[in-house]
Amino acid sequence: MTDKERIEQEVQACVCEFMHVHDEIVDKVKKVMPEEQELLELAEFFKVFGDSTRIKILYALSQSEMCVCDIATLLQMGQSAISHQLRVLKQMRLVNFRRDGKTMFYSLSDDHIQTILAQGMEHIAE
Amino acid sequence: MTDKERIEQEVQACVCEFMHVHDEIVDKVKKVMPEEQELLELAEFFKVFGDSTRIKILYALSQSEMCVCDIATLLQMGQSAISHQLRVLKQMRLVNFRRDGKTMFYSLSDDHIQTILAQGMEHIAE
DNA sequence: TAAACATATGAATAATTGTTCATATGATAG
DNA sequence: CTATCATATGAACAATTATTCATATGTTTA
Repeated sequence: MTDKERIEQEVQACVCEFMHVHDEIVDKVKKVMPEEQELLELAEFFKVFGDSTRIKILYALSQSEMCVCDIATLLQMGQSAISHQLRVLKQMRLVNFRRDGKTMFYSLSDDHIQTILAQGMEHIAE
Repeated sequence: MTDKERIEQEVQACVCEFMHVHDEIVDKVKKVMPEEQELLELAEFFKVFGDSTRIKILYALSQSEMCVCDIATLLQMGQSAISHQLRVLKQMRLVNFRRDGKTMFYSLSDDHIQTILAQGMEHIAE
C-alpha cells in the first residue's frame, strides 16, 4: 500500500474533516471498550439515578423499607407519580418489594445502590 | 389534643386520601433526608451518566487522555456532538482538560467516576 | 358478595434534552 | 497578517420523559 493510499484510508475512517487523530490512542482505547450493548445498558442504569424524585425514593429506601403511601407522604407527591417511578426502579432491579395485605413494601435491592449514592454525594461535596 | 384532632391533622399531612401511613417510619426517614438542594444536585450529577454518548466518553477517558477529534473518531460521531457533551461533563466537573496548541486534551477529573462506573457495571452484570 | 382502599396503569400534556447544521473563536504555521 | 485547523457554541428539531387525571386491579373486611 502506498503512503497516499494509507493516508486516504485514514482520512476516510476519520470523522473529522482532516487527519490529526492520534491513532495509537484511539486504537488502544477501541480495543478495551466494552461492547455497545453493555454501554447502552450502563447508561440506562444510570438514567434511573438522574431524576430527583427517584433519587429521593432511593435515598429514603436506603433508610427503611416503605410503602407507596409512605413515600408519597414523605415527598409530598401524588401516589400515582410515586407508583410510576417505583415501576422504573423495579424494572432496573434497584428495588425489591413484598406484599403485606393491601400494602406493598419497597426496599433497596442491593448495596451497589448505596455505594453509588455515597460516591455521588462525595463528588458533589468536594 | 384529642384523638379526633390528631387524626385530622395526620390526614391533612397525608398526600394519600386516607390515613394508613406509617408515621414512625416517615418521621424517622424525614429526619435523615438530606436537604432538597443536595438531592437535586445529586440527580443532576447522575443525569450526566444517563446518556450512552457520555458514558462512552467517560469510559474512553478512563483509559487514556484524548482530544475531541480522537473521541469523535472512536465513537464515530460528529465533532460538534462530542464537544457539546464534553461541555456537560466539564460543567459537572467530571473531566479536566488541558490545551496543547490547537488541541484540547480531556481526562477524567477524579476516581469517584471510575468507582461509579465500576459499580454500575457490576450491577448490570449480575 | 359488596364496599373500602392501596397500588398500578394508560393516555395526555408539558418540559427537557441530544444531535445536526452553520458559524464563531482561538491557536499555529507560513 | 492570513490561511488553516481544532474546538466551541447558538439555534432548531426530534425524541424522550415526568407528572397528572381517570380508571383498573387486587386485597381485605363487613
